Amino acid sequence: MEKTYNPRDFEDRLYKEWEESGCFKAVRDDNKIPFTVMMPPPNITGQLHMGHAMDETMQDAVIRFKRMQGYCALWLPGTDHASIATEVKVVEQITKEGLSKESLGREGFLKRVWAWKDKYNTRIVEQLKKLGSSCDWSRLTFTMEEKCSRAVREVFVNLYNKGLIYRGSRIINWCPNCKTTLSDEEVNYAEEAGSFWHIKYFVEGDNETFLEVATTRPETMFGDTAVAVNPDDKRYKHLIGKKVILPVVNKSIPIVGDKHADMEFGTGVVKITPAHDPNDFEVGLRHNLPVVRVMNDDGTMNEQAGKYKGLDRYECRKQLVKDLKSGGFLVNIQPHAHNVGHCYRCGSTIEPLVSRQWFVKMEKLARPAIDAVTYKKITFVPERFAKIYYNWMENVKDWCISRQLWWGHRIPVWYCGDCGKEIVSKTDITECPHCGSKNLTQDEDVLDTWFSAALWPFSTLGYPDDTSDLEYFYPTDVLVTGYDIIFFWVARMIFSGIEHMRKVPFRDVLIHGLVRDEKGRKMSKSLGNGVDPLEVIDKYGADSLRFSLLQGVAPGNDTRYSDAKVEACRNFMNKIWNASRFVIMGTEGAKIKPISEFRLSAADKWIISKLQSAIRDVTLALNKFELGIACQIMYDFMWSDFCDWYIELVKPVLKSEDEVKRDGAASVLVFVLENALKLLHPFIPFITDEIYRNLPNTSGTIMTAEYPRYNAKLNYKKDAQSFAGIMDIITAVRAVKTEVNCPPSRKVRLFIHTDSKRLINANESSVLKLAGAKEIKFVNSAEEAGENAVTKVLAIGTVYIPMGELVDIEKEKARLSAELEKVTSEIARADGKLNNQGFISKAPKKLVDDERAKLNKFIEMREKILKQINSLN
RNA sequence: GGGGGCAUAGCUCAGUUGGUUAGAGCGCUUGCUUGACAUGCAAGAGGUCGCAGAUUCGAGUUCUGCUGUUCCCACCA
Repeated sequence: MEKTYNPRDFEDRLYKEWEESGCFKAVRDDNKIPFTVMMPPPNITGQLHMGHAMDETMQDAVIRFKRMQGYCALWLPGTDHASIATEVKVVEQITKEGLSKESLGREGFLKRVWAWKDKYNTRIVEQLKKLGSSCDWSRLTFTMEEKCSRAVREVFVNLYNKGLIYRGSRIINWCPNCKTTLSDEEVNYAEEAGSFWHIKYFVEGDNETFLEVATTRPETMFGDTAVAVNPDDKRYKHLIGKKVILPVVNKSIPIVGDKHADMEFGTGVVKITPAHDPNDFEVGLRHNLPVVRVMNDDGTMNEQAGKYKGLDRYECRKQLVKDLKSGGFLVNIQPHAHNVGHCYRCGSTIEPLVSRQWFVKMEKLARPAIDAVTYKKITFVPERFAKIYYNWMENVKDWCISRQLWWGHRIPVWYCGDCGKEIVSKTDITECPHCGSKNLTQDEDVLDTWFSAALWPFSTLGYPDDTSDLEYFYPTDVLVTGYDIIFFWVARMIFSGIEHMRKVPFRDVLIHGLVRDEKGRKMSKSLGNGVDPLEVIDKYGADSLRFSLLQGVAPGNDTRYSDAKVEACRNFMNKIWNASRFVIMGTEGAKIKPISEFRLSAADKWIISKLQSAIRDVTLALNKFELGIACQIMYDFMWSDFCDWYIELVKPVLKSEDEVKRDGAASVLVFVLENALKLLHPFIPFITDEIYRNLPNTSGTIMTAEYPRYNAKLNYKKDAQSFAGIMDIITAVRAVKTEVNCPPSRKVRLFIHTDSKRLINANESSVLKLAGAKEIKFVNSAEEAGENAVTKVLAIGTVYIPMGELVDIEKEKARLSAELEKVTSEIARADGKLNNQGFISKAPKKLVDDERAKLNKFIEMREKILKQINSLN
């Protein structure tokens, strides 16, 4: 093995080997239990960012864990065509070349998008591989490939036939820049400083009386078809039924009474513009008002705006306000902060308007989807996200699925030019089934990108065919994704899975947070604070990045990325690397045999017990998807227990003359390291496999090795506990040396008053080595240790360390007094507890016993410390 | 308007059925060319776990209220 950890030497090589060996592939095996994870398909809009890196790492960790446990583990990868997002990108690209969608035409434009897709799809796959993702590449799926398109059509037609998809004129969100509708979820609201324009609407035939209307969007005035007041409003009640004259336009519109008008808000008078406001649309329905659209698709005014026709909506507003003012209609302008909707892709201000679109009827689909979570067929991790899900699902409105875009699944509906009927079909048609006409035109629009994404858990496995894969791998086991797409995607997969497969799409939903920058800001292009995972991998290796994205992260919580964190993880990799080098080199020539063939030392039993705890706790944590905790356990075990203690303890043994002892130590070293590597493999697959291959008596890849199982027989609790006493001695001696400024290299003599002579004798060489001592003598009193000895009172006994001229009596007294104080306060605490009748009678017996033992120990220690202080006086 | 999250060491964060003397990384102090590793080793300093109550034998952990901060949903024109 190389002297320093250099991930570039082996990461790519190992990945290639894994891929070629076929161990990523999941093939139905009825002797195994399936475990399925569907990768949330990254958008082909660009390359992967840190958020993806975390998402993929979590999935990879889970799938590798399950694979090692013997499940038939399928992690199915894919990419998403991301209809609007990609289209925006490609339009940007062609605009730079002086081209446009129109100039290229539908075919030409789509050709450009496919080229884009090829480029980014390839890049994304490369990135996933660099990260170490163990997905089944033979199943790589793109949401616009034939397999998915077939599923989309099947679902569309089925929903249509059930009456759950319909076409209707309703208020939708319109992006004037992308020139398409958006679903409610695709609109982001942000508070903006706007204005309230107060405008006089004169009552017809009365030049004195007017209603003062307050509006934030005066330019929609041309579409006003009524003015509403609250029917209970004493100020205006008498005017209901009369008419007002629309200023500038000079059109007569009715005054209606409607509870929508809030008496407390503004002037209490609302202009009603059914074509451009969702609430007004409802009012319009109630009062049978005409719907007048005043804007074109690009946000300019149409012929309804009269002389303002052709102006951009905001330019029109400016001029109109000027005219209202000069006409004497404008009362005043008040500043008003209000929320304005923006397109989630291009940021343009959304225009609500009436349009004829395709919708999915949500009411019937939502109910079973709510039940699935209520009755725990699906569990959110952490649980709190179920609440967010309920809230959305219980208030969901019909889903607008048609988009005026070209990139996406085209709506499978044809309109007959002759009989006028609409035909919905799973396959392309050229002839009207009703009248035989060939005069057919397919709906121009495509489907919302989330429509196909909603089918992902089963479209990828062959739906609508009854495939063997579907039967075996569906429902999937866990979906890993961020909280930002619960509505867009998770919710829609749930109702889709239930509706079309009659089974929930997954059993657990593991939700993670966002990866933010060092300052806690969202990583974004505009801020320029994004960090490219590939660059980090190049610098530190994939394992370091992976570990940094998992360690210390709690499910559902945001986390910060920082180079410092990755560096710390790289140091951990380096630690693992070097410890392994030591094990491999240090055990060369030794006979590595099963540990059961040796008489284990106290240190051996201690580390083996620690390993058992790690196995138990890590497995438990992973089963609960607590990846951060699992990583922390392994970090501590590997660094503190294995490296700092066990390796150091075992060094003298490896140098021993006793061959059996040497072989024993070597075997334990290899045994513990091998198990630790297996436990670490799901998180840091590269380094663990590279080392595993260099260990004695291993073959093949660690990837397919069996995951360690907890073995209670190897958990030597008592031995481990008593060995902790040895560690106490070592720590105490080191501390004393530091306190009295004794160079660590200076060997000291130890006088120990203890009942555990055998234990200490058995571990003498370790104590001498690690404490930096030259001899151990057992004594029965402080006097035997001579003068100028520093005293450490420990649970295992009292240690006297002669320090000669280095000892400052006053300092030693102060030190002992400090220790006395500490022990005294502990005694007070334990005493208080044990004097509490409630504690004695209600707390578990074990706890009470432990507390009593602790108290006795502290009392004993206090006696010894007191005695020592007295002897110094 | 409704609902969450977070508030623990100087900084970034863990702490999941309530139960050892509350932890880690980074930073800080002191000392170490200890034969795997200075990307390291050893010893330390540093916390009234946001505030006020409640439940309990026992609360960082449960409940209520409050303060600060942040996010999501709704969108009164």
